[in-house]
Amino acid sequence: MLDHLKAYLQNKLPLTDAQFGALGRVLVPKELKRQQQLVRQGEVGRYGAFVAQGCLRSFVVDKKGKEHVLQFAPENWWIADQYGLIHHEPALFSIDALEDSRVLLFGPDFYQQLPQLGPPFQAFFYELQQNSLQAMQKRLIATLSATAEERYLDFIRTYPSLTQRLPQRLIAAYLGITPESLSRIRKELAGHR
Amino acid sequence: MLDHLKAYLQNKLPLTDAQFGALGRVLVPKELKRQQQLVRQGEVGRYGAFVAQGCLRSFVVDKKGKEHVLQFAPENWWIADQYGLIHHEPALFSIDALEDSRVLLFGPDFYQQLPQLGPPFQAFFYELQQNSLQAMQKRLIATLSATAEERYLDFIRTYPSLTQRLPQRLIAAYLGITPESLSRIRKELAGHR
DNA sequence: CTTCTGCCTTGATGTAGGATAAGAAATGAA
DNA sequence: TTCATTTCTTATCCTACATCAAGGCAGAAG
Repeated sequence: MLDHLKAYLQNKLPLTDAQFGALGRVLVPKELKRQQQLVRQGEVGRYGAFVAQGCLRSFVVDKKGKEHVLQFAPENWWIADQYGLIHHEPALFSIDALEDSRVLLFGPDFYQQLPQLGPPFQAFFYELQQNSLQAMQKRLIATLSATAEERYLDFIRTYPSLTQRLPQRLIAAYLGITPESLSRIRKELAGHR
Repeated sequence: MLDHLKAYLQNKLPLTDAQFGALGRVLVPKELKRQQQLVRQGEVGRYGAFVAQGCLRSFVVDKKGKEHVLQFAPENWWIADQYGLIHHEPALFSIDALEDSRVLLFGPDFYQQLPQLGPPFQAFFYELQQNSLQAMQKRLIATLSATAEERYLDFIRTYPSLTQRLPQRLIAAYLGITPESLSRIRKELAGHR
């Protein structure tokens, strides 16, 4: 699992064996069964994860019991409630596995170690976070200004592989609509071709 | 204007005079008139800003011509299209002044300088970004799961001073509803007391 | 003072997507 | 295979909010 991470990082930044070893020492490999929960909304979460295989998601359950997906994390994605993790505060959302998965876990200490792993690594994480922020901004804009159909088309374009891989109810929960609505949209789109 | 920044940073992190001097050298003081635009959506933006006085906002205009506010930045807030700035890509959103304001501008080079300003300063910016991300996440969740009224009440609770200070049409553009709807919500709430 | 020009309000009507219900199809377990 | 469970679809009705249209009111400019 660590070699998976190594392969992933190889293209992105140059790490010496020593540095990679240090990184390996703060990451804990773990296998997750489908449905298994890693972080529970409202509880103080202890882990974030790098996904080597499978797929996780972060999501919230609102007062009406509806699920809303914040992020999907297939292979080579990082997923965590960073804020809660670092500040030891109750997690804003839950994280669970959508498929049997193999992940590398990290705890709050991970962020303390970051500086010791060298400036390039730090910059890499800064950038990761920046990308998350931009993605969130784009999504908020889309949610505020586009129709459900437009957002769905956008999702397909942006994550074609996930479109195949995930059940529609999860995509609906990501788009912020009901499965019924998504079904109607798909029917409508199918008719137009 | 720099002394304003100094006062603001004082509580947050210990900076030597030398470090602060270096920081001062990458920041350009600027006065903005109300309505003046700092970054234009779609163009490659050259600046972000620390607001010493007044209030800015970031916003997008969608295809139907509707404005959506992403962020308000009153005194002591930072505002920028970080991603576009660093990557020299067209800005996702515009930034303009809602009141006559005094700001400290920074360019893409600012992020290059960060490491030289020392680890605590770097950590400070990492945290700023983290807070932005969390705020965005919360807002996305709210937009997906709460009614307009709930979001308005939340806004009042979170930003009481802005509620006074900003015209309602801007708050509506932030909440993702029309000014008409906000007016109706306020009427409804007023009736209940 | 008067005339503009934004901003806010109110009312009438429209609509995207929700809620509910029920059946079909797929998946999985025994 | 058969039975059960979950997922997807379709139809009907409903609601939160948008759109359109008009009028009121306050501050700015003449």
